[in-house]
Amino acid sequence: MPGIKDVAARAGVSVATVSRALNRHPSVSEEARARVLAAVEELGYRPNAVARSLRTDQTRTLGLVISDVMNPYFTELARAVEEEARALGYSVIIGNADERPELQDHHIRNLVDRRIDGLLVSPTDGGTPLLLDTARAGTPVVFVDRWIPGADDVDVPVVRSDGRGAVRDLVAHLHRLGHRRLAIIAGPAATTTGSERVEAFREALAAHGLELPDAYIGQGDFQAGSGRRATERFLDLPEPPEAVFAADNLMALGALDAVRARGLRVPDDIALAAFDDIPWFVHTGPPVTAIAQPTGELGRAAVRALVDRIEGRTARSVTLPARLVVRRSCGEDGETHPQKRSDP
Amino acid sequence: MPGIKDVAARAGVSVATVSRALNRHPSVSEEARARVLAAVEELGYRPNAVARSLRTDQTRTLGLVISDVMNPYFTELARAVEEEARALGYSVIIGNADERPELQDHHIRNLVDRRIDGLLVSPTDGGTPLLLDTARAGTPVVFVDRWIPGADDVDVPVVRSDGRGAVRDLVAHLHRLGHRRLAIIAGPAATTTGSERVEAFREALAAHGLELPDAYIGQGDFQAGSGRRATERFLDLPEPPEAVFAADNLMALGALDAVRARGLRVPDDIALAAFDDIPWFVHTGPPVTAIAQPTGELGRAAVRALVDRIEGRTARSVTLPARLVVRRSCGEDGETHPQKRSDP
DNA sequence: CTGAAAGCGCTTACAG
DNA sequence: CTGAAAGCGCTTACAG
Repeated sequence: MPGIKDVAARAGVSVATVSRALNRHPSVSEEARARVLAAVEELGYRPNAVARSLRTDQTRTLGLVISDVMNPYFTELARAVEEEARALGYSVIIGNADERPELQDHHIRNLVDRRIDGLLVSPTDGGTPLLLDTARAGTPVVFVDRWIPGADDVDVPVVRSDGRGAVRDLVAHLHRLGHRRLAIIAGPAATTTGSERVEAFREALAAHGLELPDAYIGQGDFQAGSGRRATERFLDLPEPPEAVFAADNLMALGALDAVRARGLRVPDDIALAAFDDIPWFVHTGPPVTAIAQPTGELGRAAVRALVDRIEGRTARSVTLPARLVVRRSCGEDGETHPQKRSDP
Repeated sequence: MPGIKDVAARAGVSVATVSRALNRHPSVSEEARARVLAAVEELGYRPNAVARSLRTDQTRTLGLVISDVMNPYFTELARAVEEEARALGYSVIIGNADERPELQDHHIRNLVDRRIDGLLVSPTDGGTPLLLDTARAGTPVVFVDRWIPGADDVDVPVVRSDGRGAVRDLVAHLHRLGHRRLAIIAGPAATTTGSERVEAFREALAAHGLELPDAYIGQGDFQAGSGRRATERFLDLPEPPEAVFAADNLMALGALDAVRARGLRVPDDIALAAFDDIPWFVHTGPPVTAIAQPTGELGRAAVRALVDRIEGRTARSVTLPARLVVRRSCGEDGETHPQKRSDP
């Protein structure tokens, strides 16, 4: 692979001039520039980004650590992040923490070793001090979706969505359909999204004079298996809930499994709703009512905030509203125009 | 951030000794090693991977360029790739080509500029010479899933699955259920997976004395929209097919949409099967019969082949068989034990 | 406008 | 076993 010296030799100039010509430095004569460009073309020269990074102390690379790539919500987030980063001239390296704190740490360490310019993190449950230490040590960090409460002393903006309003809409929807015994499958209490969604749900219930008994709070971990188990426990209750709200899409899928495995039907035997809307919810039997986050916008806003921090501007936290998307999994609602039921 | 010089100073040794101690070079005294390790610990020193890469001419990074991250098949592939790479001491940077040749080129160029040690590619339709040029220029390249036919002159192993047997099983399954007019929604003819699947289907039909008329070959692009359009065209035919086989999971989803939009039902009105099995197919209404690739194994084998090439060993192409997973979207088959139909 | 030179933070022959 | 020194491929003050 040709280096800058080869180009310089071929163009008959110094490496300094080659570098300047390639970096659009103003003080390069038209002639020199032309000869450099020609030499670059002939040799098929490509600047070595590693060398440049070492010299300039910037890699134009962002790290993104998410808790589960296989979760369509995070996949979409990752995609939006990469697109916006690319538009701003950055690449992104994705680390999949798989909801495991050690793996999250592994990725953070790896990313920092590679001297990424900034870090986007959706922290897992039970994280270690490493993440905050990294932020404290000066690496620009932005939280997306989830965040760590103790982060007030370090400047880490949070880009997330507020589901409070949508949860209220959901509970109103369920209430209108006649459901009174409402349960939730929560995420890990240690994650912000885990605890927040339960609180929003509880408050929304209270507005209708409804309670959220402990037996109606299933403890999940954002994975399908936990949704299934929590639902089985609900169904075993002497008085099972009439509706189940899963705090993420995978647990909703697990719930669907559990209901089916008992030969029961959604929504006839039990209503189901999920936090996080994903394309597949249109195709499940029945289509699932969900709270949709503005995922793409979240990813883009997070990148913009991070790049602001990296490039020395001040970055603010961003909260975007989520919204309820009514489908058929809670029953037919007079408010909507349900599509024809086409499943057998 | 402390550098190697800081560690050397603190440990009272030269930077050479620090480097050796950290890289487990045998000729370092126990005492020196201990002092270095202590200094590293105290300072929280982390070697700069950028500097190391420049010096050693290896980044211990793999590039993975896939055609569509949002496709669960590729998401799973990417996940397996990252896991195996991590196990072998490599990181991976993912580039999402989004089925667009220019974007694929952008990523390849970016990855090469960053001096990744090797490249894993599932090439898009209508690629440019860049990819093969890159391989020719010496960057280790391995194709996964799809490949470029003209690659015989360059040493690019192909890791893929062979769906021929599974397609035969599928056609036998459809035939047994009484379906005779069978159609396919093909991928882009320019992709290997696009053309291969049609050929396998045609051959399997021939074995049952069945034809594959042109009107029963829908032209898709591996995206949901094209599956919907192709299916609409099938349904508009004077004699619509009794079964539709979509060459990937997204087009199958589009087909499902099209069927539902007409108020028809799967499998009663038309049978549906897909290439690529994904977790969601269990939850669609009805669950979709699919050909499952050993996706994880494919990703891991591809990484092993690439790392073999990188580390100077010879790498061979790998072909793994796919298999048919019967669910309910083609009708009930006496051979299987269909689960209770739990949808309304 | 241009070039010689220093330096980014490491690794590694070379000499001792 | 250890250190001084060269060098990876760039960028960028500095001097002209």
